Amino acid sequence: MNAGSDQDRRIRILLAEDQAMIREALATLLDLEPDMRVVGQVGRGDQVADAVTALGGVDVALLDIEMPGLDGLSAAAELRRRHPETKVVVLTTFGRPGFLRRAMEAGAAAFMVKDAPAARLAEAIRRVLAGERVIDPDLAAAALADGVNPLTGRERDVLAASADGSVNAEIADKLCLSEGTVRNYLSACIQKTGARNRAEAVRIAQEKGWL
Amino acid sequence: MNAGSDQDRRIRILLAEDQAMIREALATLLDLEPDMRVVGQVGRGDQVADAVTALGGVDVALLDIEMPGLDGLSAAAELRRRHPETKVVVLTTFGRPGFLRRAMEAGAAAFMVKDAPAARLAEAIRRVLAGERVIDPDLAAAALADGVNPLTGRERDVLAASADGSVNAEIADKLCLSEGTVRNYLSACIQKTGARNRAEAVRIAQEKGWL
DNA sequence: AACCTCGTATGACAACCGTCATGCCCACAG
DNA sequence: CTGTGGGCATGACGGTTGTCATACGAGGTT
Repeated sequence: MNAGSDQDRRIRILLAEDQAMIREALATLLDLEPDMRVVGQVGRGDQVADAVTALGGVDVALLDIEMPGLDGLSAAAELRRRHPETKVVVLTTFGRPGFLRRAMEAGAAAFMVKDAPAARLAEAIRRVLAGERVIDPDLAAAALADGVNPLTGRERDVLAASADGSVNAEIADKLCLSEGTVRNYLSACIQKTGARNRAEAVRIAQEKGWL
Repeated sequence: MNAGSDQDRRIRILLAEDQAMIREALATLLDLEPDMRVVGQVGRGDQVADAVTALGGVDVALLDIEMPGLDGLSAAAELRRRHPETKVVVLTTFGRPGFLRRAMEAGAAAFMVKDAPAARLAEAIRRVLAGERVIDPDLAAAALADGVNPLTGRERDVLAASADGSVNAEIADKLCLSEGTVRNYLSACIQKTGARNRAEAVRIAQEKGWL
């Protein structure tokens, strides 16, 4: 198993992805590259930074966004604090402009979507190690075109709390607000997203990665 | 590429999955098994049956549920009609009881969730070829416990049409119904799901795989 | 100091939504 | 041939939601 022994010069990779089958398949794929080696795998975002510490550092952390415990973007931010030398590649199912923006803010060096060809993944890892940043041009354009998240912090809170179908009274309760205030915030969210009701506002905000 | 030549006895597999990176990674994984060979890959549900025809038949079709064009469950049903000898393995991100139920109705021989260990996939394929059915026991129990979909066909239509945040008038328009009828159906959906409004009804129905 | 944005709140009004009773037609099972 | 269940419709009622005007304090900018 430890073929390269103490002189192994391959790129050391930590893989974080919650779906075991996908995680193992990606690990197999990367291990087939002659210059790469997956030295650790985790299935939760909150295990990322600890795993890097336990491994004595890695060259690249490949992080899925959709993970239990801590999402990949927050995990990237934590990693940046605790292991600033580690390069972060964010991998996601959904190419949402807001996700790209947040990934960049969290210090990610690359942003990949899962429907890109597999060969691009290894390529991105090599380019990141060479100091480049790797971002899908279409996605970058979309992120710029969409502009910044127009929702204020509190508006996001209220909209997110409404996403599961809670009624005003419950949202007010959860966030310790008056019911009228909840209505005001939701009204603002609806106008800013251009929606016609809270449900559509939730959908639009999620599509753009604003929640 | 054609290592086994005309005497190849390996299991011939068609892989249908929309995310190219995942699809290629799974293909790599399965091709590493000495007795398996991925002979075709497609990224859309509506290409499944045609691909099997073009390949002159396959032993196993591995179908993701979440696909553009035609979802994996409908693709499985089409495959059953056009190539009844092909074994179908359904693979999905979401282990929803309703999905399992529909997969079985569509004639699937196995139902796998993507967070199972990768080794189980190859194992499932071999067992399916041996004539077994392979289903996660937890999921089977959940499917039985949940009972059948209580929504009538039209109730499903209306609830599905409301999922994107459309208002009653739009739903009525889309389905050529009166606005009052839309309200009646949605009211029924809300009661049958035990929800407090349409948004929650949509969430619950989706969780159970009723849409 | 004047101004802006954000968070919070209230009250009023109109529009929309959820419920219920009731009716009709059609198909299918008993 | 008489229930029973699904599909469709109307009307009425009360509750929820969306909008708007207005207000106040805290924090930051000009």
